[in-house]
Amino acid sequence: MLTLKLIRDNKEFVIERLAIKNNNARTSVEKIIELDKLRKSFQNQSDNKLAELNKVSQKIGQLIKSGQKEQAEQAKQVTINLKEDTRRLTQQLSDTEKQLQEILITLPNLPHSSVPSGKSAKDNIIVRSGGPKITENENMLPHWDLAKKYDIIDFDLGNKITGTGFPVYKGKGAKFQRSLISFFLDEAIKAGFREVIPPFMVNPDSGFGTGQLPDKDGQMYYITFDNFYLIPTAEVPVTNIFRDVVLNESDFPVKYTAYTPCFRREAGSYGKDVRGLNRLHQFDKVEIVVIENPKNSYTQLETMVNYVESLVVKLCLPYRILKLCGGDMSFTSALTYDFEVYSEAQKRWLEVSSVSNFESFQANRLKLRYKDEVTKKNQLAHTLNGSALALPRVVAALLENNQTVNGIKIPDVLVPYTGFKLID
RNA sequence: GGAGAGAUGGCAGAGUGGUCGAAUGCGGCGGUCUCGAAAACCGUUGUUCGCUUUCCGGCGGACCGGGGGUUCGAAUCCCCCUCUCUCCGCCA
Repeated sequence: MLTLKLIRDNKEFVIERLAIKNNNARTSVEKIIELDKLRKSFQNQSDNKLAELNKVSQKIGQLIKSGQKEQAEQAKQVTINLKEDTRRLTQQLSDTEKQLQEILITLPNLPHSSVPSGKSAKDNIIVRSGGPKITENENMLPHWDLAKKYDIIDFDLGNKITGTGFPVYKGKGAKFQRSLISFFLDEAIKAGFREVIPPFMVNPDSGFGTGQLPDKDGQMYYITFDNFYLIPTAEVPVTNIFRDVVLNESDFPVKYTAYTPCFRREAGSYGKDVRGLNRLHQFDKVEIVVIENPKNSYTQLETMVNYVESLVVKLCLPYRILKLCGGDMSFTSALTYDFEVYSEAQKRWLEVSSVSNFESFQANRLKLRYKDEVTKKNQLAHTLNGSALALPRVVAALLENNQTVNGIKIPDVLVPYTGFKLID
C-alpha cells in the first residue's frame, strides 16, 4: 500500500510511475486526494465537537461532586445536541476513511526508476546469463517421461489421491527432492539467514499484510471452516512475523529463510505451461526474506540476486537473470529480478526464482517499522524476498539436462545429501 | 470438546464509573557524583491522526485484546468475538 503522504505530495509523479505498470491511476489518485481532504475536514469538525463534549462532561462531574444538582442537569441538556453532532461526524469520518482505504489498496506499488516500461514478459531485459553451454541434442526426454521411466515422480497417482498438479515423489525422486531442500536451506544458513518453519496456513490479516489479499484472493486455497488460507509462498507467514513490529536500526538486516510447501490454485493456466512439473498446485520452495533499512534495500537486493545466482551456478544449470518490465511485475513489487534455467528437452526457459524489493509497500500494510536513530521517529522498513529456490522446475531442468544412457546424474553438490550419484 | 480464570504502557503489575494515557517497580535514555565504572540520587521515557509552529515546541482527538452498547462521562458496567492460562476429556 502506498502511503497517503506520498500520493498527496507527489500526485503527478505517482500517476506517471504507475503508468509504467500499465496502470491508469489518475482517477483513483484524484479520488484519493479528494477523500483525504474530506477526511481531514470531518476529523477537524469531529475533534472539535468531541473536545467540547469532553469539557462539558468534566464540568458535570465537578458540579455533581460539589452538590450542584440543578446546574449538572442543565449541563446535561447541552450535551444532547453535541452528542448527536459527534455521532454524525465520527460516522462520516469513518465512512470516508473506509472509502479512502478501499481505493488506496487497489493501487499497486510504484516501480523503481530503473524499471523498463513494457507490456509483457517479452519486454523483460536480460541482465546476464551463465552456467554451462546449452547442448543442442535432439534425443533428450522431457522430465515427465524420465519421471515415468525411472519411477521417481508419479503424476497419475497424485491425480488419483488429490487431483492434477499434486504429484507423488517416489524412491530416489523423493530423496532427491528432500536433498534439494536441505541443500538450499544449508546454503541459506551459511549466507547468514535464520531458518524458520512457519505455519502453512495463515489468517486473512497475514494475507492482507503481504498483499495477497484482496488482490489475489482467487489464487489461494481457502479453508472456509476456519477462515484460513493455504500459503502460496513462505513469504506470507515469514514476512508476517514482523507485522506490527518496530525494529531498531541495529537490527538490520533481518534475514530469514524457510522451507515450505506452496499451494496455488493457478486458475486459468493450461497447455504446455502446466505439463509435468512446470506448474503445480502444490510445490516445495525455500524462500529468503529480508527486512532492511530503506537506505540499504537496493544494495541488499543485489546481494540477494548474487546469492540466488550462486545456487544455480552450483547446480550447473544454464541460467539467465531478467529484470522485469513494468507490465510483468507483481502488484507489490518495486523491482524484480527473475531467474530462469534452461530445460534442454523442453527447449525452453523455466522461471525458478523471483527476487524483489517491495520497498515500504508491504511494510505499510504490515505496520512494520523501525525507530530512526536520528529523528527518533518510527519509519516504515523495506521488505525484500526471493525464491532460493523453487524446486519443481529446478528438478525438471536437472532431470532433463543431466540425463545419460546410464541414468540421471546427480550434481556433485547434492551427492552428500542424496547418498547416490545416479538415478537409474 | 467441557468447566473456570484472565487479556492494562518495553516487561512486571495496580486501577470496578469522573482531570486516568493510566500508580508503583524493573528496564531504557539524559544528568549529578567518579580518573572511569558500579551504586546512589535527580530528571525523562507509548502509538497514531488533525490543527498550529522558521527550529524547539504548543493545542486538540483517538487508542488499556478486537467490535458493539449503556452513560453527561467507561480501562472500570453490559453484549458479541478472538486469544491466553488452569483443570477435565481426547490425542500424534
